[in-house]
Amino acid sequence: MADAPDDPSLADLAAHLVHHPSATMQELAVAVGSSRSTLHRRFPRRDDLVDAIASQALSALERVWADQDSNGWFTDPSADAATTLRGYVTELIELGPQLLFIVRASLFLPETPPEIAAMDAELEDALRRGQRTGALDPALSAVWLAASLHALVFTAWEQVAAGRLAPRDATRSVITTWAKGVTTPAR
Amino acid sequence: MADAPDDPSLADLAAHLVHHPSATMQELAVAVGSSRSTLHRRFPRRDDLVDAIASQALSALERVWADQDSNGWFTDPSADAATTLRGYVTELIELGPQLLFIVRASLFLPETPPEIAAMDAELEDALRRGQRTGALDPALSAVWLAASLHALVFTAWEQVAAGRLAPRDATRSVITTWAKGVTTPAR
DNA sequence: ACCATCTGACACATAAATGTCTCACCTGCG
DNA sequence: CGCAGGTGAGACATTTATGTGTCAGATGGT
Repeated sequence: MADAPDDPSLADLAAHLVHHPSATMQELAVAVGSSRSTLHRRFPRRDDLVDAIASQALSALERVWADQDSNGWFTDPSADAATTLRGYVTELIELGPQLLFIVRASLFLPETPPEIAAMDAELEDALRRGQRTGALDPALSAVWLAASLHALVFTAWEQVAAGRLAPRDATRSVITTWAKGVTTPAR
Repeated sequence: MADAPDDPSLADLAAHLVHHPSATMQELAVAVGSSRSTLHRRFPRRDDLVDAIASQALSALERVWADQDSNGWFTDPSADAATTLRGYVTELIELGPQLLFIVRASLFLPETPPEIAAMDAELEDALRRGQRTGALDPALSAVWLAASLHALVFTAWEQVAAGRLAPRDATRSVITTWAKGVTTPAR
């Protein structure tokens, strides 16, 4: 299992593969401090490795989504968007490379997993409810609201990974930018 | 040249390569309605093709940046961020796959072109000026301001390309989300 | 009608990556 | 100490992709 000594970490493999989709098995092995023999012993084919990474990333994302009470989002008309989504954003950012792997799944997988489509649909439904309660701007599409939120989350993670954004500032930057925008309110 | 009959379009090649970084020369040829023979005749090596795409994308991006008067951005204290950046955002979105190619350059090129770093630095300088004039939120870093703006631009383009966002709504969605956020102002 | 030029299919040589297997060595446990 | 189990280096076979060249056919210009 992943916690076996010297067992190549799927998360580390994901991290490397996301930035180097064409990396060879040899390069992947080196990147995770292992050997090609060990990788092949664990994953007889390169596709087996990619599938394993995708499965683990998908499970992680499903756990994050299951943690949210998205059916309850924006049912209280006074609910504040920033407060409502802060936990979700924080947990997404903490997924790190696995999140990016799912987002860039089209680079690795022939089909986008239906579970992803289902979660996206649920998120969009919740955001539409927010638009109806007046918490979210009804002039923007729910598809855009969801896509823009995820875009900012992914960018925050990339900035953190590159050392250009402090981890403790990540959630605040995403939430502030998405909810309030980056301009200062007119006086 | 690129306008010769049946000449494989670098923009089309870029569009395919961005979503399929590991595509073979054969797959690329099919994707642009040509043949592997013709591709090899134009680009003796795969790296020649990638370099040509990168060069053209970089030129396109430099033209967009040259079009902006970024040194003049936010020098007028009353300048509105949305108005200031609308042209830039519109032109970026119109770059389409070439923009995405530059953004995902790390997938294809060994080094990020210094021209890109220079443009990013100029953009960040302009955004810091906006923070000093009070137009932009000083609690967020200029690096984040630039990264978040580009993230929304890229996402808008992806949504347009996927048919999930009307082209005419792209600039407005980006500008509104980035400048004002997606929540409706408190009454 | 002829010719120059280009394309795409195909064959072939070369290079690169994958997949399989062996073996010496290391580690941890009894 | 001996043994079971795992690792990593390396060799080798296979597969895949690249790179090169040829040729029939198409196209456009004269």
